Amino acid sequence: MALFLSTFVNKVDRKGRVSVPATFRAALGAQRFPGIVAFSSFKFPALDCCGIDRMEELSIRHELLEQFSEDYENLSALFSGVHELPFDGEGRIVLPAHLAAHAGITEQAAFVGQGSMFQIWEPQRFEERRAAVLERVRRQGLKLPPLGRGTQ
Amino acid sequence: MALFLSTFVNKVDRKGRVSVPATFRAALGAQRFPGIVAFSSFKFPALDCCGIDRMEELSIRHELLEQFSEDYENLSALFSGVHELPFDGEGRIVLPAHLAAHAGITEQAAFVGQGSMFQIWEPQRFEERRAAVLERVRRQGLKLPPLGRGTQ
DNA sequence: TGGGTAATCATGGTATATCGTGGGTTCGAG
DNA sequence: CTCGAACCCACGATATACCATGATTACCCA
Repeated sequence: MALFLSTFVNKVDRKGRVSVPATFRAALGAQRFPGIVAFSSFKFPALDCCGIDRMEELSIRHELLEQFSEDYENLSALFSGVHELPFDGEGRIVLPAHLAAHAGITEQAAFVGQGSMFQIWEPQRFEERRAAVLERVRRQGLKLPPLGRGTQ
Repeated sequence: MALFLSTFVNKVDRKGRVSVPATFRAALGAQRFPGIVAFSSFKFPALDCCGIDRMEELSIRHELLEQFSEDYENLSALFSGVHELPFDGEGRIVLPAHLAAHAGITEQAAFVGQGSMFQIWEPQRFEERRAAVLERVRRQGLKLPPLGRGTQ
């Protein structure tokens, strides 16, 4: 199981290429598709990312849903917005202009571990977001579901 | 396992030809019939598409249904509306006039990944549809009943 | 423990191949 | 004989593969 931790800021070159942190590449392991899968976050100015494995799993679940249901269509919309970003020989990806725009990324990209997935942010925006969340945690504390009966 | 992701807009030339995105062709792999299978969507002004494999699988399931039942007849109706669209040497298909009309396609065609299948839309119409679904997702959140992917 | 060495990783540039697109031509059907 | 559809060939743009370099890190040995 892939586990993405920590945050790494890398440079985006003039061709839109950016190195995926080596530890993230290692976490992805050897999958059918050598690269990452990315889509605009519905909630943040950021990109949600994972390996193709997760998409295949999602596709299977998708087919189990009732056709024409809202959940089914929502997931269909997700598939249509997903981008497959292959690694080049050096472990870099090319950020499509549309995705970079959604995240406001120009010079640098922050790779943010999120456990089973990771996100890509514009570093400055992420820092602000992070500070805000930390503040909330300080006020409210951190609640965790008990172990043993998954979070599903 | 075929997995169709992302959205690609290609041009329809004056002969009615349009390139199927290379990644989709790759996802189809080498099947008995080199091309795609398309039929008018029941719900949208779009075309539902897949490889011949899926139709064969559907046919098997068709046989398992009780003959003369409504479900059986519904599926029969689907088969009768299916078009086999072979690739030319460059990976293009010719959109039959009737199908193009149903989707309102003239100049351009949007190939929309839907996981195990894909759709073909008139780009402008798809954009509107996409915006509507996205809005709904933002309001309601994305529920994946069986899987539950995090906080999104 | 400290220095030296080797490996890994991020980054930059160039060359090549792929892909989408357009047009011509031949074959077959009516 | 005529029309339409499928096949073949050509081309430009773009994205991908390949190669090179500097810097940092990890490792090893003294």
